[in-house]
Parts: sequence; structure tokens; C-alpha cells
Amino acid sequence: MQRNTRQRTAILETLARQDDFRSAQQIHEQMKSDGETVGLATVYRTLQALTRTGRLDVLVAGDGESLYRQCEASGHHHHLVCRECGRTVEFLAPKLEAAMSAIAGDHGFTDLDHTLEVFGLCTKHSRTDETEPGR
Amino acid sequence: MQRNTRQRTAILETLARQDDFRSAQQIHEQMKSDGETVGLATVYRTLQALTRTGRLDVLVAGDGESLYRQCEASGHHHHLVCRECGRTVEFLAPKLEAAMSAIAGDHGFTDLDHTLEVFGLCTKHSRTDETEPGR
DNA sequence: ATATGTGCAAATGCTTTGCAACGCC
DNA sequence: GGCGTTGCAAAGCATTTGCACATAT
Repeated sequence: MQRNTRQRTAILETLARQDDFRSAQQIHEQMKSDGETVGLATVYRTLQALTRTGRLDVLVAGDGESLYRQCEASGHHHHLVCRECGRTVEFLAPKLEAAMSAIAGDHGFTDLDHTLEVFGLCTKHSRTDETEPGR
Repeated sequence: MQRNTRQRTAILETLARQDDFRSAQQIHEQMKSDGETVGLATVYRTLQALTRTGRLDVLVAGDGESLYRQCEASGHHHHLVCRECGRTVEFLAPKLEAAMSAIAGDHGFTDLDHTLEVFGLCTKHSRTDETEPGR
């Protein structure tokens, strides 16, 4: 599995040029406007495959949409994402992990797993209360 | 707004009898089998309304489905949910909040918001490595 | 050659919405 | 009586899938 097709390559290159989390659809449009011809279904399938392989990071937005981007850090980490521009900062939080484990342990839970994502406004967008149509 | 209709009451009662997180559809079915006649759309609309009012807790499952249940604690809190039985424990984690704020602040982010849910196996289901079809 | 990958369009599954009828206040 | 509510069915969305065709190895 995992052949080297034109589409797969194109998707990887597109991802390489991205810095923020993007949805499959956004990636697909991006590629389209870049002149690439790739089916939407393929984008979905490929993004999933890459995620399984660990080459991509997935983030499930509040509305359930999946956002992808290239992995920076390997291993477990979390994200701080700007609601306005999608700028993302990855961070490790060993203390948080420990605290969570402790709490879970207190309740007898094992085999833990968790989701932790922080959303906010990055420096550029703080206090920007402008009435812009937004994203 | 927020009138006292038969449907609204029925939904609240159904929720009162639930202990775990349930999807709108599950709640709808539950009611149907209880003999209640309520439209699915109404269930959705009501659950959202109740959530806005702060009377319900929402949890977005991994696949984007929204799960609801009555609020226990008021204010901000997180959940520890058993993957097997759905048993849920609410917990507060001021330290986590503080730590997250600190990290976000370090990066210049403001107007924060976050999602934090912990999944695991509760006491009853720990070590249950049985090859059962699962949920 | 042949297992994989791709494209398209149809199908899913959850959720939302338009609109006329309905019922609480 | 009037305005929030409801129901139903249609519409929306993101995502998935069936299937015939193309292609990497």
C-alpha cells in the first residue's frame, strides 16, 4: 500500500506549503486553484491514509469537521489555534497530562486517552473587534 | 422565549432519567419508545436551546456527533467518559485551566476557549480485553 | 500483470431549515 | 390573538462508498 501517485504527491506538496490546519475541502480547493486535478474523494482518502501513517495531524473542529496539517512534533502534543487565521502553535504539557492521569486514576479509570485543543485569538487578531465578515 | 410545551417537558424528563451522554437521535428514539410523540427536529432545536441556556452539557464525539446530558456541575468543567459504558464523571481542573492559560498567554493568544475531554475505561471495564464486538 | 489508487456520482448520516398548522401566555 | 413552537419533509454539509477505469510497481 501507499503508492506514489501524482495525486498523492500533489497533496503532500500542498500540505508542505501550508502552515495551518485545513479541511479536506479547503485543501482540495487550494489544489484546484493551483491547477492540480485531483478528485475530492481522493483528497479525503489520502488525508486519512496519511493520518493513519502518522504523517499528518488531525484536529476535529467544534462542528466535527476534520482539519489536517503536517506533523511538526512527533508524539503526543496539543494545539493552540487562532480562531481567526488558523495560526497554530503546538505545545507539550506534561503537567497537564500528569494532572489528568491523576484525576482519572482517582476515579478508577484506566487506558486513558484525551482530546485537548485550545482556541483563541493570536497576537495579530487579539482585540480585533472589527465587524469583518470573518472566515 | 422558552415556552412550556408538552414536548419541551418530555425532553427534559427524558434527560432527567439519563445519566450518560446521548445524541439527539438516541434521545428521540428513547422518547418514541416511551410513547412520547415528538418530532426529531424539535428534539434538535430544544436540545440546542437548553444548551444555550446552560441547562445541558454538550460533548462533541470524535465523529462530530453532539452528545447531550443534563448539567451536574454549573460553570466550566470537563468530562471523564468511559469508552465502554459511557459512564461520565465531571471534574474541575483549575490547575489545568491555569496552565493552559499560561501557555496560551506565552504565545500571545487571548480570548481563549478550549476543549478537554478524557476517555478511558471505568473501574468496571478496565482490563476487559475480551474480543467483544464492542459498543 | 495486477493489486492499488482514482474519479465521479450516488449514498450516508447528522443536523438544519422553510413553512403551515398549532398552542402557550 | 399573537408570537414562539412544532412537524414534516426537503435541503445542507462533510464525508464515504460503489464501481469502472487508470496506473504504479
